[in-house]
Amino acid sequence: MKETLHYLLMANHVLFQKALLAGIKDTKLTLGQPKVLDYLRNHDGAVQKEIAAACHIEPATLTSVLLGMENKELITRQMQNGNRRSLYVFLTGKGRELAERATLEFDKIEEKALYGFTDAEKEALNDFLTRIHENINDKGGTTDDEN
Amino acid sequence: MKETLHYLLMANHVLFQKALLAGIKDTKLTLGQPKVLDYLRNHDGAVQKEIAAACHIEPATLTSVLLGMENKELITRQMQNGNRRSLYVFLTGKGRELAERATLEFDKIEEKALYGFTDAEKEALNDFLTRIHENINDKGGTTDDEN
DNA sequence: ATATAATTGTTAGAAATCTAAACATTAGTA
DNA sequence: TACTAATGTTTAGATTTCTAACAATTATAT
Repeated sequence: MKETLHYLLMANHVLFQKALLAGIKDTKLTLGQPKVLDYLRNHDGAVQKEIAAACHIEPATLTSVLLGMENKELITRQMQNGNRRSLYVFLTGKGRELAERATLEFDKIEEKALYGFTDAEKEALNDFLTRIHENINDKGGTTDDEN
Repeated sequence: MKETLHYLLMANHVLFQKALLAGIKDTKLTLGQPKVLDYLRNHDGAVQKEIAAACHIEPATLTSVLLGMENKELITRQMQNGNRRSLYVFLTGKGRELAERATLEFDKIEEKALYGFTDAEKEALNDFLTRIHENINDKGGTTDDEN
């Protein structure tokens, strides 16, 4: 049966997330943490605003997620360069370990998800999803590209 | 820049959801409600277990969402056929109105999301996402360690 | 230098979500 | 019948998420 785009995006995202959590259950990482770890793994020392944008959550949400991660000693937050407004977030050793673990699991699920896909199909899929992303993101007229 | 599948699914789902909420802001519908309304629109009288599965949320979560919807008089819950274990959920007139409104908005965003897609591309996308869904959902046969 | 803007992060309060456990009802079985 | 298992929903407690308002800091303009 043919489903709507919204349904498929939602279902796939949720299933992906659940598979991830099931795969790293032993780490005690909670729902909001893996994506932050995954981002920090390649962007250690990012400021909170940047992390929130990358993880598609609000800064206010990130505040509470980081609090939990700080309590578990996965990250530290530091001021730098005399800038007392921005807080730079760094992985601890333990945090980096779990970040790599999470990334491995992300990759594993991705491989499973794309089982049977040819390289051409994978490319086409990536292209489609990127175009959708741009289409939805387009507020009309403004062509401001960040990053 | 090429993103991971997980990132694209997550980002697209979140953006889709945000676009939807922005489009129906005046209805005061909250985050968890549109998908339930959308499902009930085609499955009026479904039991809660079925709704939860279709919306990819846990039954316990649905309990609280339905409570809010009942308070707003968008749905009613009734027992039927002397079965006092299952609760059947029905849209009220007001609920049906909002359900149709939500569906219109879903369609509108979907159209925007797929702007520039040919029919063949739309079909390919649907095929891809359906296959991913099946792949992730597949618990069977493959290297299952920790069960 | 002082007032005003913009930026960054937090708090507060509500909703959605999860897991685990409890509860109530129904069905299966001895 | 009575015991047991299965089913459908709810409760309890925690995390994630949102928006709106606030606080602190930095940048800009007069």
